[in-house]
Amino acid sequence: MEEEGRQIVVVMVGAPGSGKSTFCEAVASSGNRPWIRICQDTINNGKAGTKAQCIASALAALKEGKSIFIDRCNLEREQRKEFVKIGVPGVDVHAVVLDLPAQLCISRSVKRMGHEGNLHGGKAAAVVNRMLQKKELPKLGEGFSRITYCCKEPEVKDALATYRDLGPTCNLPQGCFGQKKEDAKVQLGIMKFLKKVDAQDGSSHKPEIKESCSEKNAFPTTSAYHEEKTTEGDVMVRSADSDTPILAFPSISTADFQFNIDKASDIIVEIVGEFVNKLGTAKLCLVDLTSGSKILSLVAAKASKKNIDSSKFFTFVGDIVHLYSRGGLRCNVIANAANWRLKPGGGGVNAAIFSAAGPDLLVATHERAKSLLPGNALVVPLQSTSPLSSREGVTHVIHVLGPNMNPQRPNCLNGDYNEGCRILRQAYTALFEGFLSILSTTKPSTRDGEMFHRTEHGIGEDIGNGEQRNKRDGEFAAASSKKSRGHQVDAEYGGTNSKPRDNSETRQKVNTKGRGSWAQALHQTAMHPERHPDVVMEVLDNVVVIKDLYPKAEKHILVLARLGGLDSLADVHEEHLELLREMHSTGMKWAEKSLLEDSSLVFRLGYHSVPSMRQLHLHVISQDFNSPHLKNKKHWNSFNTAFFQDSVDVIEEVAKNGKTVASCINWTAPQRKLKMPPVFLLRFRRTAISGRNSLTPLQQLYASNILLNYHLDEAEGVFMFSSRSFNGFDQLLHDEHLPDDQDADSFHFPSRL
DNA sequence: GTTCTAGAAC
DNA sequence: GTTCTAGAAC
Repeated sequence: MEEEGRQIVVVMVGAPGSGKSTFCEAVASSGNRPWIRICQDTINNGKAGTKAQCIASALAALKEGKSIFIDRCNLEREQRKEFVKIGVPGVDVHAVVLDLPAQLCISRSVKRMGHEGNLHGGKAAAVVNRMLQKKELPKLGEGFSRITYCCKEPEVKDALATYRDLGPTCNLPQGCFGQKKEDAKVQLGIMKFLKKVDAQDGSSHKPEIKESCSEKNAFPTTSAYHEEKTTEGDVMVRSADSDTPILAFPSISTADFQFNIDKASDIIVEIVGEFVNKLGTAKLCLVDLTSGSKILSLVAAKASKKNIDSSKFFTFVGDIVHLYSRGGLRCNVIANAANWRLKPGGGGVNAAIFSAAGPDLLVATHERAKSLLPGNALVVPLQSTSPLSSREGVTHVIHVLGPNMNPQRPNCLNGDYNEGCRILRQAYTALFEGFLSILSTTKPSTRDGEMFHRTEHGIGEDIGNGEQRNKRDGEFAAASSKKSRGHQVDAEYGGTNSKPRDNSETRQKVNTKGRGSWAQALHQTAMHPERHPDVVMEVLDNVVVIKDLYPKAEKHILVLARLGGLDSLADVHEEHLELLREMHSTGMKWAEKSLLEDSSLVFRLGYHSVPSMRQLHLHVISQDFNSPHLKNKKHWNSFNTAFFQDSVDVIEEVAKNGKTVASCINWTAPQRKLKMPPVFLLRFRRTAISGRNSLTPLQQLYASNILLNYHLDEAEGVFMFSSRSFNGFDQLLHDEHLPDDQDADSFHFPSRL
């Protein structure tokens, strides 16, 4: 035991709303030690002050023998640096990290209107979002003697108790406590959107680059598709990843079924050789998870020797269920090394694909077949709501069953490689034929496989969901648009105040506002959720939760109001307040559910000012915007300008004014926002910038009218800008175009917006 | 909401 | 030649 307890400086780390102040106050009020809470938001006579004031105040308190809480966000290492320096011999510097999933939910933090930091509504959402994207969790190496990570509520309680109970003569053990989570992601989705997948910051998910054998054989084995061709990589990805149908397939039977790898590689190359000229613009890609994969190098070598066109067939190191999201390779079709029962499980590719595709794949598979014989393949279209579809762009899974050489598994061939090879050939043939059949059904007008462009969406919607879609279209067409035309004239739907729950067939048909049947889809789902089991996630009395059919981010769901006559915010009045609150809390519940799976997500809940589809719906959307469906300026702006109205703001507004602004302003005003230059936020690596001349390229961009407006955020390393055109900013993503923050103060462009 | 197309703009 | 936009169709 030491002679007496040392003073402590506790640097709190957490986003606004994470509970830092509550934590500090609870400990300080215990009185077990003389604590003082230093809060930058209030240090200046109750108003926000500076970091310097905090430090001065901390030093003074230390002299008085007090222990200190530094109550500010401190999310970045740079921001913490000076507080760590306060530590002198006899003073410990600790960090307490409040990293709770629920706190990452922006709408919760902005709900607290009385917060000292004066964060407000949608602006707060942007600030919190920005902060979290820059989050760097503290490490002992920064100079902390103790770090406590709290990812869950009980952990916060424990940490609180630890500090509260700490008497003046006690010390806490040094080291890291609690579980540390990954640092926040950069805006990967934006990078991908701008086709700069490699701009991500060293993601641990990214597979290693496999080069050894491919270089030798001049045959491409890649892990990130854009790296295949270096000089004109951008162009390659652009045309290849969205327009070219690619079948990604694992090596069949060589893993679990223990088929001889040398023989298997011969067969792969042989059958690929037979099909490679029938592919048109499509491509085949052999995928394996491990970079040291023997099968990949064997196949690559043999394919090269056989002069198989390497632009038509290549190998790829990566996870077959994350080819696009982690490797930048978009494959619209993937093959599954299935089991004969066509069921999930068994580990390996089969388990991974069923798990990644979601339960619908099993249903869709078993609708078509209950089992599969060795040497056969089964094409199964994926629902566009499947994560494999929305995240990876996969439209079809082809199940294949190869021969079994593993005595541990049923129906083993007992080393009969004559039969084994025959079945394996048959399996690959069936697989590639299945792929060709998908290609040929994509565009019924073309049979020769020459022009299968636009498959990214074409297959998914036109073929993949053919049945569903026809069913649904028919339904909508019959239920609303066709009949409604007859009724429209005399219906006189005036969009007046609330109407009773509208379940009558006639009313629904009337309320079309002249839009096509597609615009009725949400309304139909809200009124008859039981007819749409493929998208409906939850049905309550007043709201229905559904998946967004074209998610614009990793997580994107809609909470629909079930009340009739409520098409958009324009129809919302005071009597709908309770409904708005229920929609909000339901959305929050689902956001929190997602946060349990991936706590690095950040959510916003809000409404579009002028929605395209009828029926009031709340978007619950994660802020990564990582989705193949986010394609243009309108998509971006609809979630990143004032066109998107935060749910909390809407509720507040309706409570105050009895209606929303949207209900009284000219509807073109919000729509104009969709056409605004998109505003982006970028992190950049400070080390990549050199010298004062680094601004010149920016000035050039400005002069050439590409750059409209930009500024550096108060925190270092963040750059906000807007562009005249959506794609013009590719150029900016190169580090050398971004300014060093030291130069930024003296550098201001006039705003043109 | 999405896709496709033509024509304008670069 | 490519990119962007608006409009039509669904």
